[in-house]
Amino acid sequence: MDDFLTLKNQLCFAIYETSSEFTKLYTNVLHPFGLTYPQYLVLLALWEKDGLKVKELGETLNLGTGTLTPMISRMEANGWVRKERSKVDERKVYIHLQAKAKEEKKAITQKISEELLTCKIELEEYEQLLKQLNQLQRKLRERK
Amino acid sequence: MDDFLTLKNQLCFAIYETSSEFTKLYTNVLHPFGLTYPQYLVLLALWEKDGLKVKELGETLNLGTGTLTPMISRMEANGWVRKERSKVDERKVYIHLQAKAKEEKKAITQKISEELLTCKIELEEYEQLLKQLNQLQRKLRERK
DNA sequence: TTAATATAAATCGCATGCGATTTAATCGTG
DNA sequence: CACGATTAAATCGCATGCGATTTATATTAA
Repeated sequence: MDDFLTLKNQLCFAIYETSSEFTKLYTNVLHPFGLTYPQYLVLLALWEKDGLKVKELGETLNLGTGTLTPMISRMEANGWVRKERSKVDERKVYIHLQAKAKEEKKAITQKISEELLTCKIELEEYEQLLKQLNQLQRKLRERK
Repeated sequence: MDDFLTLKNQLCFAIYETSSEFTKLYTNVLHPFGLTYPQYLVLLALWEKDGLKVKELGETLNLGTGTLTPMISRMEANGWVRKERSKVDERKVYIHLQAKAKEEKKAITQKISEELLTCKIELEEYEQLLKQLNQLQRKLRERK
């Protein structure tokens, strides 16, 4: 059972697949709200701390401007966020939640947790995975 | 510590991030070979069983033809695989490895495992994560 | 003070990933 | 046989994701 070339024994593939499954689950819930999964992650970040700069949002989500700038534009067009270029330093752009994003927060997170409940994930399982994944991430980043 | 709305406490985000880190690591290694990470997954599947149909490859990798068809075309253009439409049933298309994919197998997998070694992931950690992720995947799929 | 650097965001090109539709071929049932 | 249903792949449109470059602004050092 030490066949490390088998697809089903690849940790990278297990994570790739699980990530894809999560995306599908979240997409199911978010689609009626007119949100994508990455856009929901942006909202999660802003619900936690509104008015982040594009750069900070990028650091929080591990995304570059090549991904964020167009995504934020779409979210602005859909009324979720608002961009505001700093008067003091015009290189900086702050992203603020719009009223819609604050109003819908409860409904969105409610639907998400309902859907997650149907998966019957044990708290212990959840926390252990979270811990192990963070440890793995650290190792992936800190190599070299 | 029961703040389930915090980005860093989201299992979905931990998986999303870890998947992205893995992709970066693999991309580092694969880029010199002219391969992307999803293309490498296709090779992994075909090294295990050559001559899969597009449909079977899709089932193996959880990908639809909207993703696979253009990707396979690129891999064909780059000399990794070959498409062969079945004579018996012209709806079916078999994907075969080309010589290059067989010849480079050892070099590619060698480089990948070297890179993974630098992460110092314990065997126990690896196997436990694999098991837990498979269990989680089952739960995500089997809800409803 | 200004010229070189550095920083922040935007832009560009390319490769996924996916839902939905289309096209082509085969199957199944009357 | 024949025609509607099914199946397999291709195609389409849209939204990421990312490396690389460009643009605009601010900082710094001579």
